[in-house]
Amino acid sequence: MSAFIVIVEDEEDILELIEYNLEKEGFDTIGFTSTKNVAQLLEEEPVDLLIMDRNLPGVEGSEFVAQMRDIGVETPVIYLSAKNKESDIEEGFERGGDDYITKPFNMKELVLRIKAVLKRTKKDKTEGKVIYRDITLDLGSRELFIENRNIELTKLEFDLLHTLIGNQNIVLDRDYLLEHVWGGDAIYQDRTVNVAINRLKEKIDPDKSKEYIKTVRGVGYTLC
Amino acid sequence: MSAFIVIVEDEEDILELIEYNLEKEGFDTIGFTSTKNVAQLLEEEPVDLLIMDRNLPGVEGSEFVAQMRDIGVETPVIYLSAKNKESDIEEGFERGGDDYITKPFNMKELVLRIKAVLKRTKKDKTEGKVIYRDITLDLGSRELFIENRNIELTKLEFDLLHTLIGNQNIVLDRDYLLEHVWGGDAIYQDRTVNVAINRLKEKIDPDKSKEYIKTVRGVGYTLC
DNA sequence: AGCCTCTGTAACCATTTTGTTACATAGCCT
DNA sequence: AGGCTATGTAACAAAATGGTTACAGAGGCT
Repeated sequence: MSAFIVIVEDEEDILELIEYNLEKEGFDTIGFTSTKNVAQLLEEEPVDLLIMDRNLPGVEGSEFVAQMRDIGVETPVIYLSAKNKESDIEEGFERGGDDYITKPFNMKELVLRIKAVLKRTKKDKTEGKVIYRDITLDLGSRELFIENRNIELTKLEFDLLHTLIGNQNIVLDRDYLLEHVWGGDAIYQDRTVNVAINRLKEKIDPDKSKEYIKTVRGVGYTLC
Repeated sequence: MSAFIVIVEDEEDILELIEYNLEKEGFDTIGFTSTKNVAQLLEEEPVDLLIMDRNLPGVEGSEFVAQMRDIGVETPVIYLSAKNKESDIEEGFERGGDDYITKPFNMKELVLRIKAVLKRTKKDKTEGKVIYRDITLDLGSRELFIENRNIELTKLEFDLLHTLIGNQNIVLDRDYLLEHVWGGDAIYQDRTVNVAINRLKEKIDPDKSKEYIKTVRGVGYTLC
């Protein structure tokens, strides 16, 4: 299980310790000694977990998270805190934090908590369904239903349809699709997208009567 | 996501480090140790991002960017700075910079910031709607609506109409259109614009009653 | 290993889009 | 009005683009 974890902790040695241990576990981490610049990162990148010191100089860590929640950032949070009074813990949870760990803590415990939170949120993310017209994509079981008929899709086809539905009414160009469906560093030809799209089209609309996927000549594809 | 990135940093080893890492990420980079020659490049080439040291000997980095903005260069900027006093950061943003990163920084963070800025500026370009009289251009779905009727446009026609609407009340000459719609380095005849404009006119106003696009004899075309 | 599925690539073809050219028309000047 | 130039129009050719198919390699499963 790889994940991108942001750590905010003003004591540099603790920050480094945490980063060292998490990277050893195979996580991608990025550390900050203040909340500065963190908000933007959370807004713009898919961060899997935020580890946040409650006792930062200046802004309260939980206050910061509350602001994030207000603008719609749902990144799960594990709070670090030297405090361990009951009231503080409750306050932390109240504001939408997902877990709470008091200093001093050992690394084993932190890693366990992290894995637990990630597992929980991963489930949340992949539960539920995406619907477009008479297409239903079950993200949990990764099944596709069209007019309640189950249609088998390969992983690639599923991911492709998923991002198309997730961006309906927006024309996605081949570069975007290559990056998001195939993966950021993959080097493929854009004709690859072409073929993949048409294999998907064939599966979801064999007699070409529905026109789910529209090709926008010179640009890309869209679900509209 | 490939992009053309210009880096201005007087310390050569840092410059090389940045270039090395960005090229590893698949970006095209060009480095300068002073602002000399950078202005010209920004004016003449479509640069996606400028990474600018604030602490250059001689001209202040942000001063340079301010001058660029004055002559209409909108390239997004990420500032590098050893300073981290609050006032400096605010000043950097005030002058139109898009992001700010303080030394020492790790490459991972820089790359993340870069991707975030690129995504943001790309999104700005491809999101939302442009409206002129009863014409609505949806940049996401690349659809044209006139009086709520959907009219199909080819890529070229769409881009052409987009830049016309984006510069309404300004007469655009053929050279400008060739450069911005067809692309900077392409060599076409200016009659090409002519024909393209008229094909567009035909589509958006078949019975020639609306006069959306006005031809300015001897100069070019405008939407007024 | 053998078989199967999935997927990237290349080749081919049909279609659309676009550049160019030639000619007609319209605007502007004397 | 006549003549000149710029622009519109239509037809054609070239180029770009995407669909389709076939094939081969990769990976998984028995």
